[in-house]
Amino acid sequence: MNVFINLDFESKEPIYVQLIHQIIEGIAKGKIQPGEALPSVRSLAADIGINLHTVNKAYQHLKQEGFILIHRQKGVVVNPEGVPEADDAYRDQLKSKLHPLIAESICRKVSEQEFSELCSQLFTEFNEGKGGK
Amino acid sequence: MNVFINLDFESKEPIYVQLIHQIIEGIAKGKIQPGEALPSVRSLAADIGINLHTVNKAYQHLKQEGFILIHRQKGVVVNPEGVPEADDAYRDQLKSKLHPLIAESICRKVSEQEFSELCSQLFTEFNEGKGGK
DNA sequence: CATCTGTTATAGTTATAGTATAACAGATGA
DNA sequence: TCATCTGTTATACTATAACTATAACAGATG
Repeated sequence: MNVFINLDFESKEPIYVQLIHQIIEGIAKGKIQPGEALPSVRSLAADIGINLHTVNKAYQHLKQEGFILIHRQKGVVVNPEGVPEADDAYRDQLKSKLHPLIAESICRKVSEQEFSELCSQLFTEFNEGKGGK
Repeated sequence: MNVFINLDFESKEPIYVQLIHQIIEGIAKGKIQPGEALPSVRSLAADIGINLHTVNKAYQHLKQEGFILIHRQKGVVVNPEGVPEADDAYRDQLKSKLHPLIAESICRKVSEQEFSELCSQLFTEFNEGKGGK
């Protein structure tokens, strides 16, 4: 039941953010199914070799975004209802994150087509995971 | 010659990062042309109401990425040769930035088409700026 | 020679990230 | 009943990043 978490302690990206991303990717690829349990804050922290609070910080964020449910005594579970679908707030947020990426791409003469193909590659990569497992 | 810089001091995004993004966007939209001069670290800092070192940090980063040239006594200029075109390193970096965005989008049932259209909107938005000004 | 440029150095504050313990409260299973 | 698991909360400490505040230096310009 051990988790596919790969952290880069040298990265400038905070550990708890990496954790959030890895878990979201796990859900996106279907490696973790809705309703499935995640390790407790203590066991995951011990497995990875980090502090309990760092894991808790990531879990709290995922909970607030609707990715997981936390039962006080039972533990952590991927939202059985599935992740809340995109709303306008999410789209705005997504847009503001894409904004600087596309600005720089334009400066570097990346065409809209090439950019789109790159996104397509990533989408395919995630969906292959779903079929495979 | 005053610059279209809009900073959000409440944002969790560091000021110098916002500065970097705004200048890159200015170049992407053609508001600042290659060869054109940018304000000195001191004057820009004074205009915005921030410290000289914060501006310098942003300029240094833009210099290292090839967006601007810095002549020790003349000042700062948008790279007359144009911004270095995308290479493999840049594409890898771009991919790793898109990765978590697409993962979350998949979880939230954003289709590849919708995602692609969103990118297309942003591309168009930047290129409109070029025709207009 | 005063004034502009970027650059460098030093120092201080504030906030965030991460760790280290400890304790609490509710549920579970022996 | 009791040890053990769960998440939660509190406190404290270290390290680093972000930002500010001065000050000074070196080279070019008018």
